[in-house]
Amino acid sequence: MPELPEVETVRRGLEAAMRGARIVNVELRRRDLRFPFPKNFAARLAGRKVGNLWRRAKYILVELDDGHILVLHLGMSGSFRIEDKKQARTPGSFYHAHAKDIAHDHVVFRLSTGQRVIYNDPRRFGFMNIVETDKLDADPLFRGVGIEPLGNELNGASLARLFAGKTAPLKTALGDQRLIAGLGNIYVNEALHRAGLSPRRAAGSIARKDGAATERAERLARAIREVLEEAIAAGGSSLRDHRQTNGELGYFQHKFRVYDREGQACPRCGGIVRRIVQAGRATFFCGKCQK
DNA sequence: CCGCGGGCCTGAGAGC
DNA sequence: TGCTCTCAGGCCCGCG
Repeated sequence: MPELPEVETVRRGLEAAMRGARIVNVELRRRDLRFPFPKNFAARLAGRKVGNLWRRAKYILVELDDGHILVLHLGMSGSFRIEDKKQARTPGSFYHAHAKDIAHDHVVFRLSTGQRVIYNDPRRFGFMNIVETDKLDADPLFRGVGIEPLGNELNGASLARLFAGKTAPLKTALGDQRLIAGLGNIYVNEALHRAGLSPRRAAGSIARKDGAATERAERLARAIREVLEEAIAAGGSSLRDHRQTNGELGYFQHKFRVYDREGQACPRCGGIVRRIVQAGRATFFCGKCQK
């Protein structure tokens, strides 16, 4: 499901339900997702009060009142939904409409508010962990994660510095989590189109020889920020699995200009959107106006 | 170090 | 209808 806008949408939904609440208990319906749950996972969460919720890259961070952080990753198909028992029994509710999917409800957090926060993940590429708050940045999960694309660190200059000298295609470099955290296949394609840059161009070609920013780097930085902000405002993109925590769909997928639009007209120049494969992933772009 | 391909899972959709 | 094949928003690992 998730790239940065979808994860951010989920974070906001979880924050509304969890912040200030206490975790009464946690039911694990499997011993693993992508990885085994850490030892005593449920017991370590029971009784904890939830503080702030943050996002780093595509991870959701849940602050606990014992100096630890619950780390959540949605993988490709993870989602959370929040419900109380009344909702669960209401015909027409998300729970009812997708009853067959409850086979993939793997974790249930019961909160002091009476609500339940349920993690569903058919493909089980997601995972959860508990780390010490003080050691978060040093944790293997976060050591070496790149800059936040919505923070102040992303601009033409930083983009040029990160990409200078790289021979990898621009598309591949943009999706490299060690450089920029949180961009995935959809928004990389969309940002490149908005910036009018070819995904096949060498990443280093948006930097000057001395590593300074070119006009292309400035354009790309603006495009990344713009597409992410618009997508978050739209509640993310709903392709297969993504829903907001209240069960509602995001609708940014209707705003895609190239992603999954092979053979259709480029909304900017009328050229035909092409599909190629780079580093094993589909790339969509307009060969006419992306240079 | 760098870039690429394969693998992890299940389900949806296309094509026959 | 049902089978088979391909592909999917992420990420890790190993290879050359």
